[in-house]
Amino acid sequence: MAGAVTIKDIARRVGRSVTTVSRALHGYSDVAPETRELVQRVAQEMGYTPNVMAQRLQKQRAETLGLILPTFGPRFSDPFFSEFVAGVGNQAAERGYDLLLSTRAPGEEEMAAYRRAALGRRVDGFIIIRTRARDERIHFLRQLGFPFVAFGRTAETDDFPYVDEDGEAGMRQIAHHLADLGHRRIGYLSPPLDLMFAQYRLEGLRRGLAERGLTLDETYLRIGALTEQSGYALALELLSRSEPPTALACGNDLLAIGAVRAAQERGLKIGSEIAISGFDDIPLAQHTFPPLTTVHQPIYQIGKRVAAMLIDLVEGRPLAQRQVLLEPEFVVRQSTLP
Amino acid sequence: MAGAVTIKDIARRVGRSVTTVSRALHGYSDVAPETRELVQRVAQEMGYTPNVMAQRLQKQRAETLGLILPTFGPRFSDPFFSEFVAGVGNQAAERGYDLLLSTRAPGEEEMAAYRRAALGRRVDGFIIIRTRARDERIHFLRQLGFPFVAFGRTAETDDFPYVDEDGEAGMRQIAHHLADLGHRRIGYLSPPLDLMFAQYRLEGLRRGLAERGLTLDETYLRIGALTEQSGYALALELLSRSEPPTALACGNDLLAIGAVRAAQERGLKIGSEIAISGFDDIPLAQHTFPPLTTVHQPIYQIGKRVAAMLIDLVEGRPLAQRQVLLEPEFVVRQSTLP
DNA sequence: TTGAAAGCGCTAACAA
DNA sequence: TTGTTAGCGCTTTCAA
Repeated sequence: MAGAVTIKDIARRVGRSVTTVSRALHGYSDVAPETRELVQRVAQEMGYTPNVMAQRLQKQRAETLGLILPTFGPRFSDPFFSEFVAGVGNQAAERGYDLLLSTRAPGEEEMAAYRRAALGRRVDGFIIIRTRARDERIHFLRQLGFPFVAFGRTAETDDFPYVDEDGEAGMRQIAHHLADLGHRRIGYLSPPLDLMFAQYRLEGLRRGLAERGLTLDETYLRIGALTEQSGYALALELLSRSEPPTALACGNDLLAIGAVRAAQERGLKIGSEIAISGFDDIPLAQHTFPPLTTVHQPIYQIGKRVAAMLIDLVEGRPLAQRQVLLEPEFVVRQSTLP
Repeated sequence: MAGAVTIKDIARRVGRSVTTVSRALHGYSDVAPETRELVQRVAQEMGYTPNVMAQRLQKQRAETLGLILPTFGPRFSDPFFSEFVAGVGNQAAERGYDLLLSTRAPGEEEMAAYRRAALGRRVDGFIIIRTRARDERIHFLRQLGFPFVAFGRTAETDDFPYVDEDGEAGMRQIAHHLADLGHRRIGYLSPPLDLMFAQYRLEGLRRGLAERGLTLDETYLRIGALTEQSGYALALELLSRSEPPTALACGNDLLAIGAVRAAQERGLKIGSEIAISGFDDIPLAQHTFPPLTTVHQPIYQIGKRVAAMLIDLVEGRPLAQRQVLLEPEFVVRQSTLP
């Protein structure tokens, strides 16, 4: 794998200087057409591909976006993630950027990874996902003045560029829907509240119920992890009460899938005997039995958008819109019936 | 974000040459202890972080592993993927490597991405996943002599380093299990057969049945996509026949999840009235109702292992084992009952 | 124990 | 239209 063709090899071959070759390759106008063609032909023939590292060192730009995926727990599987990464990756590729990916559990090591990648100029900017109420990553990058765009907001400041879906609005719609279906004992399974999106969704549930003259019975509120396992366990808990909820709203689809299993195990007919709703509309949400009522997130699009904004930022282009809040799309399926 | 501290800045500050500073920072022995300490202290104070690109240009190594994820279909979601990436990423990080990630649909553009990354020395080696029966990626890299390690095998040659699970052995166990449960009309939903793992699994089913004196009725065989949607549709098809299968083996968990929904919709009691099995043991497999009988793949471990092998390869270390075939672990749950 | 100089592959300011 | 020169930040001979 040695002996890659360099600009120097081409220069020698065509009897021109490296400068001329470089300019010819970039199609600059101040080089004789014949030279340009010759150089390009020879480059092609010799199988020349520019050494990206050299270009980047010279340009002082990594042409690389960083994405450090927070992993929760050992067996980490995020159905969102592949779709989001596809969105980010495709947009990045389209604009000539690479995507540098790491996974790190929140904490010290995670921050060290940010620090190294940023200070070592390994990446030009970061994409932050799963924002936390108090988010050290955002702290750090803001203070450093290092470019980043977040998917999600935080509780502390909103002086940074982000794309988010309006989770509060989404969950309000679910609350309305369940209330309008006649449910009064409504349980709620929430993801950990240090995740900002969980706060918005809970708040949305509260507001939505209030708007129908109801209040969330706090004893029906359970905080869990981001997993089906957690949804399963918490749902069983609620369903075992003497007065079990007739509807179970869940802060994300994974929790809902766990809840569905719990209800099925109890022999409840989901949809009619108990209503269950999710949030996110992961691909699997259509494939539970019955299919899940949920709120859709255009996750691929969000990935693309976040990446596009970050690249604009990195290249010093002004952002058309620094903060994007997307209207959620409510999707009624058969897990909540009249 | 300008004005990053360089080795030159430190040199100026401590009144030494850049050479000395470089050596001191690397802890070389041929520099005076006082100088070394001074340099290291000052570097710390000034917040020095080496410019990775410069180091890499000089070393002629990208210290980066490439992973180009084949995306099938637009709404691409692979439950495997996040876990695999976590394994690869963590191993890479541990050994000082970055992970460069792209997503590309199989085809022309995919190959172009490999070409650019390889020839532009953007990465030192590739990890290939979802190997195809005839795999152009492997062709290309082999011919170029570019380092790579595959997760999976191909039909053409096996003269390359890989890690794979013995899918044939795994599916044989499922065949035995179903046959021993008394099933005679056994349906099979297969992923596309150009994916090599699908071939092994189908072969395993055939052999396993043969070993119990049965043959796979080809009219019960359906080839689908890698999605629940596909499993759902194909299962419905088979279940609508006048003599529907009493057991439905599936080539992966996603297909099985779709099949589970189809069976539920038909009012079949899964486990007793119809047996359904998956393959992969994705996290969700425990959370269908009833939980899925399947074959486990230690996907995180495989990711780690593949990355470790690739790094050894890249660094010219001999591989302890060039081809690794893992014994599958059969997991019986409640979707297949006596 | 230290430093000068060369070079990794490329781009760009400047001069010719 | 072309070439010379310098430099991106770093490592590594080689000589002192």
